[in-house]
Amino acid sequence: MKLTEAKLQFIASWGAFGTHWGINRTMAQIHALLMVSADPLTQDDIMEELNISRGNVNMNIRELITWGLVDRILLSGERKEYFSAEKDIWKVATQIIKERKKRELDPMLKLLGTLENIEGDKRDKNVKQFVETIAGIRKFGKQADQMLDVMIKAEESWFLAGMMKMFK
Amino acid sequence: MKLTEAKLQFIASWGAFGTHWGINRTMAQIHALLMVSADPLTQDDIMEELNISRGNVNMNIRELITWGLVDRILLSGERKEYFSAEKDIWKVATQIIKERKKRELDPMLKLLGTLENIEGDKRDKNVKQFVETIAGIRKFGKQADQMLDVMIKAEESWFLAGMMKMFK
DNA sequence: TAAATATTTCAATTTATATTGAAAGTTCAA
DNA sequence: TTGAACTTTCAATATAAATTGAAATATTTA
Repeated sequence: MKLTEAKLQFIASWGAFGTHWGINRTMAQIHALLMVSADPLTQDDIMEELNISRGNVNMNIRELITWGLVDRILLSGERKEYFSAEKDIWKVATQIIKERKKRELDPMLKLLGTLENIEGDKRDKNVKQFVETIAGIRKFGKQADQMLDVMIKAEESWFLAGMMKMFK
Repeated sequence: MKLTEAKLQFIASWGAFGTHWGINRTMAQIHALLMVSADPLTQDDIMEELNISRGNVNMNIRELITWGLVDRILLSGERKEYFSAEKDIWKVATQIIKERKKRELDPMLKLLGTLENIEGDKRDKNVKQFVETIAGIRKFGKQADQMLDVMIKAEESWFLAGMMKMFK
């Protein structure tokens, strides 16, 4: 397989992958393109490679930047902005984890905390089931939260080395 | 807060949560409803509680069943089918992990394996970057894959206990 | 400052996804 | 069998999300 074809395939499947994770297809495709590009690209480069409009590129690039996955790069002597993606997949993963934790897990845990304290007779099986379910999810969520915190802070090597040793 | 209100809030946010994870809102809501219900429910119960159509309930329930998150229950002497959700959140999580691994991670790893072997001069920086990126993602994916396998098999207690001890 | 170049915005449109509801299919008791 | 109770299907419809592209805004350089 040639580079051009492989690149297209990678971009396409990274895009499809993204849609299963609440990330829109184009955003994931731009990310994929930038990850496999040795040099930074301009908006026009991206438009051309992916056949999408300027506005679309602009919006999704900005989103990638707020996710901390893409950097704006200014080359001296150049008028245009260039964009480049973080290529260390561990950094990519921890960045995504950090953001999603903040946006999704933390608020959910907060809500579960309030829901656990409902009024009502604990002998009512529906009250009992509700409280138990919420408590169970909350406990699980807290543990995941802690685990992810460690992961975010951990260095790639020792974390995985330790992890894998533990499970062998 | 009363049970009824808390239930509605939980269902609503579990639904919203689901949409960030590639699960459709209604499916997540039905799942939430069943998780907090002490007794199994019928399709009609679900229709009424969530104000959705029969067809919608039926399709999403079936999907939940194929995900292994909901069971069909037949009560003797009753004509109707009842549905009940797994309430142990660890089982829910491992079930979801198992399914998504099969559907998403495994195929992606397979693809990455083929993409790594592209033709072309390794001194070309674009070829080099492509191969490196793909290899990096693949390595990461394989490690995640192993970790998830362990998690799927692990019992709640020892896994988390060991995990947390390790990180303290 | 003007005008050339580049970026951002956003209403309109397209595309993708979810939902409905009525008809068809199934099951089961009488 | 029959028909009432229940489940499934799926074309039509409604809703939500992504995309376009041209106009507005911003930035640079001559």
